[in-house]
Amino acid sequence: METEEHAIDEAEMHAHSETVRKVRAEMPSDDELVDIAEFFKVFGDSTRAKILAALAVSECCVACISDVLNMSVSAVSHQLRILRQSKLVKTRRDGKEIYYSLDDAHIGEIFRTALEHVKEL
Amino acid sequence: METEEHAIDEAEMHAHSETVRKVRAEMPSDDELVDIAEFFKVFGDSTRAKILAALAVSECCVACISDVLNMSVSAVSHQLRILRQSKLVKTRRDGKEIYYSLDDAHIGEIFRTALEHVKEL
DNA sequence: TGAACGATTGAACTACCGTTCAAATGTTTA
DNA sequence: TAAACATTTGAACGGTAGTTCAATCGTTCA
Repeated sequence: METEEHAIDEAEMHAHSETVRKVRAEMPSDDELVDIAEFFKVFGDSTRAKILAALAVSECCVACISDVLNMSVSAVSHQLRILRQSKLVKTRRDGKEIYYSLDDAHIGEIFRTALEHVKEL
Repeated sequence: METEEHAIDEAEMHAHSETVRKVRAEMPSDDELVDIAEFFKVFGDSTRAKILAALAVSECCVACISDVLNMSVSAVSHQLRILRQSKLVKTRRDGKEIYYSLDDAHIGEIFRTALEHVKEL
């Protein structure tokens, strides 16, 4: 020990770094957490949330969705692309129209939990 | 009926608007969906997701969190403010340090579901 | 085949969001 | 009280994300 400057409480010092070690060891990996954040990001936009909620009621073509949301077909289509890439919706073509529907079992469950949470406020 | 231009199939026309009506009636309200999106937006950032995951293991002070994440104290503090405002974390002061911990029963459940989902990919 | 329609795409614009940096607040202890 | 420390705050900067607009693709049917 050099001087009084090192008046750091060794016990606390170790308590802190011990916590860091424990948390690092037990929390999910960086990659997993990045993926989780990516997953939630998709729900974290009101346009996409509305689209998913609409499809939870019934499959819809693009024009139908844009009617329900009062948004341009183009804007809706851009968001549908993101939902498609995230494997949250699937498509079925019928003539000129393309029908979208939900494509994941987890979505309903997650949405329900979130709705519960939101209604508690 | 004026001309052949109106060759729209009336049955399909009604089928479409009937779907719109049904979906509008049965899906959650606009406000609820905006709130849901706001809720998910908080999780949809990897820094915040990591903070929540860390706090799920153990309560931590700010310096501890910034150690775990290898990020500046300031950046972490800014994100903690958002988590505080969303009532997802709570604080406890002990001397100079402020300890953060989770403040919501839903978080664990939602996180677990998302982790399951992510691991399926 | 070509006109009409549903849907997708790409570029451009704007607005928002997360980080950094510097300064300020609040708390302990010397 | 002043110095040291933990944390917060505000302004500024850079990057990202959602909408619009115009153009394009794919399908149907006259």
